[in-house]
Amino acid sequence: MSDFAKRLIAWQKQHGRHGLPWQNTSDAYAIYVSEIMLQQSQVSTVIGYYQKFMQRFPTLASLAQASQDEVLQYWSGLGYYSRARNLHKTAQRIATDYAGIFPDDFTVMQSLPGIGRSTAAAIASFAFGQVQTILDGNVKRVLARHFMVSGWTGSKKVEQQLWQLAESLLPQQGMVAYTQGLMDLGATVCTRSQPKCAACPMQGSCAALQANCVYTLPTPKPKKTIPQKQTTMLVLRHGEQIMLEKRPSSGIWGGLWSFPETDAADDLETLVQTRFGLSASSQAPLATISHAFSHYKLSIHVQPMHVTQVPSQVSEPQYSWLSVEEANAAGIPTPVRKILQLLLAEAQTKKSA
DNA sequence: AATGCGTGGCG
DNA sequence: TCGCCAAGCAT
Repeated sequence: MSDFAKRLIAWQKQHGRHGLPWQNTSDAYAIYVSEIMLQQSQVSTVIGYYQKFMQRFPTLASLAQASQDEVLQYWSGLGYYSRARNLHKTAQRIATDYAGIFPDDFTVMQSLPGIGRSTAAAIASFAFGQVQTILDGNVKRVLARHFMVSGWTGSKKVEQQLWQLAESLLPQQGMVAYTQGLMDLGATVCTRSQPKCAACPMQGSCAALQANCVYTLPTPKPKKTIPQKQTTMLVLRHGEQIMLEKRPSSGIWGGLWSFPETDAADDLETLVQTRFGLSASSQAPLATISHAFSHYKLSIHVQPMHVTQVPSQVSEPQYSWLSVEEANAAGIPTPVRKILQLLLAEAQTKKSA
């Protein structure tokens, strides 16, 4: 066993994390759900979502049988919603193609929607004790420092080096502690800022520490200017109800419920009449909400409209008239939730006036 | 292979 | 306030 692995395993057992909700189980499904939620999301954010999700969907079968709408309700606010859609799709595929048993084959796992090499390795090692390496942001940072690998770790070339390094370090025994240790070390010791090198089990062999360049590694991602976009969300109100529409299954907020959008500011009445067959009149703009994505910034102008007449016999499935409370319980993106809060606050103000 | 895909916390 | 990025994957 490599010295690296030996020290890491010993360190993990004594100083690593052991009480996270998805630890101390060998249920592949429970581990799988956690790994998907933890893709690009931090542990502290995931914990609450994970507990509610597992309470509602405790088994693979229960998830497979649920509607996509309900799965997205439980994912609402967590972001990267393709993870939820793929989670649901994979549960259904395992139910039909693999007799409901989570596959233990590393290659088969990677053929399932939403499971890539690193996630497959995490499941394979945690659930089945297999010798496969993960390579997430934590591991990239640990390896880039320990072996002084320069260059942005997201580039194909550097990433390939890191995969090879990670593989070369694998132990043949103790994979659960080893895999957890890789992540724990990056998350609690070899952190991006203010790493605790004095407490690191690898301080004797870390090349970056010896060369005094821990702070320059890993090489930061090349910057790009992110575009600023605008949209207007139409809050169509009829009595106590508002209208949401289901977004297309691909693209931003895919499959979630949201307010209808337009980029045209003028003649909203005609637009609403044409697009939805609704007679409505614009009210005073409610607010402008700033929302930052990873790849662009969005200013959302919130435009309430008073609907005087709703067609009696429309009920197309992509539209839904809901109370604010009902909307708040649906699979909605974060800015929509913020707008619903504004509407509730407005109603409260009116009540007390 | 570079880009699209969310959100929240932190310095 | 703002840039950075977190248990990545799909295309």
